Amino acid sequence: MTSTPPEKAKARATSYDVARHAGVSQSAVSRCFKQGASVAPRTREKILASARALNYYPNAIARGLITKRSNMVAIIISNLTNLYYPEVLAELTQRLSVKGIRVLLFSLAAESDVDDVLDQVWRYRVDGAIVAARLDPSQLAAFADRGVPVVLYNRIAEGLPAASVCCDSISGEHALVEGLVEAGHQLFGIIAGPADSYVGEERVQAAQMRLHQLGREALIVRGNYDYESGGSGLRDLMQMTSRKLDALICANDLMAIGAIDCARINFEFDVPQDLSIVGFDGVGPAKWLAYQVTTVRQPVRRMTEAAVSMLIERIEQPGTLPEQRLFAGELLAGQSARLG
Amino acid sequence: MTSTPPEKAKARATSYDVARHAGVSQSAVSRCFKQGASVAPRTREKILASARALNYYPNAIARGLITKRSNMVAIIISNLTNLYYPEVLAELTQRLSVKGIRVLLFSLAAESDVDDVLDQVWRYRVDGAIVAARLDPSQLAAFADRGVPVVLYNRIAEGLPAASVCCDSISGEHALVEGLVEAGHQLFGIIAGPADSYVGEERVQAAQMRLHQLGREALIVRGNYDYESGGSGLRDLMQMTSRKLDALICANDLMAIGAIDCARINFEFDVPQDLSIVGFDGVGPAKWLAYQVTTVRQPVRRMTEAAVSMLIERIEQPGTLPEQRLFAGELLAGQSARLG
DNA sequence: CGCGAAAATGACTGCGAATGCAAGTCCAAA
DNA sequence: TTTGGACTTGCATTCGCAGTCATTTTCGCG
Repeated sequence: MTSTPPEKAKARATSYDVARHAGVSQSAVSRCFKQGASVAPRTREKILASARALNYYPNAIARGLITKRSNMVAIIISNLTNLYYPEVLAELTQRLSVKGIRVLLFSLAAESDVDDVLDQVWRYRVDGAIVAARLDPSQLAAFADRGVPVVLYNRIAEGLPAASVCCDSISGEHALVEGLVEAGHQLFGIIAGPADSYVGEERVQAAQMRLHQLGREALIVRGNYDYESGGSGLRDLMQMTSRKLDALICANDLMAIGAIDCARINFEFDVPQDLSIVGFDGVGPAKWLAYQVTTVRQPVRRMTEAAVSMLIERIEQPGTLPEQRLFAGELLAGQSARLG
Repeated sequence: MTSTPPEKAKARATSYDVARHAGVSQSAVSRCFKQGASVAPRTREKILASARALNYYPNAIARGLITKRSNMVAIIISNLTNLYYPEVLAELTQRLSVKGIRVLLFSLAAESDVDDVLDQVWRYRVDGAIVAARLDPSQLAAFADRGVPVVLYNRIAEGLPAASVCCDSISGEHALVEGLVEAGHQLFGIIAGPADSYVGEERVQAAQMRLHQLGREALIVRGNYDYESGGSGLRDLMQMTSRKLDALICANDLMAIGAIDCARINFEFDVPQDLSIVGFDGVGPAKWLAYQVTTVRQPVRRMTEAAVSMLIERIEQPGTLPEQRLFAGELLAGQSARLG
């Protein structure tokens, strides 16, 4: 007949239940689960024992309501099927987890579907967001209005300033182009990414500009970042000219891989003797023996680390100014291209 | 000097703010955002206008506190770098999103690191969980104790019954083995998955059993589900015997791909003439021209659809009994193996 | 025009934990 | 023993919204 029958508690224990069980006040229980709060060691132990006995876990929802910190961060990612993003997502999730932050995941079917999810982002009162998708100025402004810090990942803000982490596409593409030109390639093909991809456009423009500066021609077609786009892009490029394509610059590794396969298998080219093909990202498959794609590897670990720390800084110090961090990629000279 | 100066509201609007602005009670505002509540059309419009004006979004945290439904589901996934899981994750997220459910993502470094995250799962009061990681009986019991429905993905419960969705490894492997045997292969190698992978063990056992029944020998080594394991596994197998390995059965596609590359490039084998190699999963790269892996494709769309609907059913009707749904895989006869 | 049922609305309380404040406890030094 | 200060502890309130209940309004129909 005591207050704590050992039956299975159907409803989950609250801090009051623990308090009663331990013979203290609810405040004491609360403080027990709060970093650096003032609780006597004896009391703390007693409370923790009761908590264990009752299977008590503080309700993060209730805590969030009063502290106005949900300890959740939204991660908004355009297409998880991109090979590159799963790696990024895993890194981000683990780094945030270490910092005691939970991830509310929003995955978009298309790069520009952000509006559909923002509504939910606002409702869940996330403390911040890491966005690897296209944000237009009004969407960015919405984050600012609500005081929700954002860090853009491999995107930059259009119009407004915003915190962002990027891999330096420009110097990366320049390095690739220079290597290819030095090796004597003359006629270049470029397979771009989809029009709404920021990095894709940047990479292609960087390549085009450098090629132009170095006096080389380039044909260009648009792809969709997937394997198939590599092959179809190559085919399209070859139909655009009667001359011999020397080198192929793809906006990402996956298209480069598709192009390599198509070149070797459908066209029976020797890659890189007949055609040099380069990519961008440095995803896992790019290193596979069959490909060994010459590419620029994004420093994912450093980039995710930066994204997380920038976000946390802005959560803790709301005033922090926008900052863009640009990381150099590492040129991986593989076997898919002849470089000078 | 009215009650709503058009300045930027620093603190986010609450239902009270909207109520005041619209000249109604807070209850009315609340009802406006609740499906099928009784609100007069005129009132609703007025309130929605005020909500828009004040940039009001209902606080899902506060709602969750009172309704005891967070509308969040935990997805616990072991290793996102596995190629197979990103696809699953994207599917799950989008299906849940359509149902108005948010995803709290927990990604594990290793299959058996679940304990580290369960604590957080309890705290966030998720309505349910989809788990693609190893759960031991006590962990499963913890879910049951707390009344949190779980659906296991490609895992089955050890000890206790639990809802689960799986791809039928056994019939899939049997089909592969039978095809290989019919084609006349004699000496088989098997590259298993890591010991803590449920499906990996199941696949390997199924293959072994069928091989045994059909009177074929099999050598076996253990891999780690990654590309490198394919090559090293093949090398190890070849060192285990002086005879000629006919066929190689890999517990997943990624290892099959690694093995194909190693066989072709390092050993200069003709795959499949010299050596047949099969995988399992049907991930994207398995279809690439360079590989065209003979494999069993998991019906990911149907499996994720099932996982989501089973979970929702159990969230809405807590009593629902455990159920195991087993989906047949589709044999994809590629170019990496000679089948009978 | 009036009556009753149905619809719409508002006052109020409680979900579970955090926290400012005041009161209480303990120990060391005077 | 007294006193001051450093810790501990409990009380009461608050966060934003949902849902109950009582009240008011609306509307159909006799």
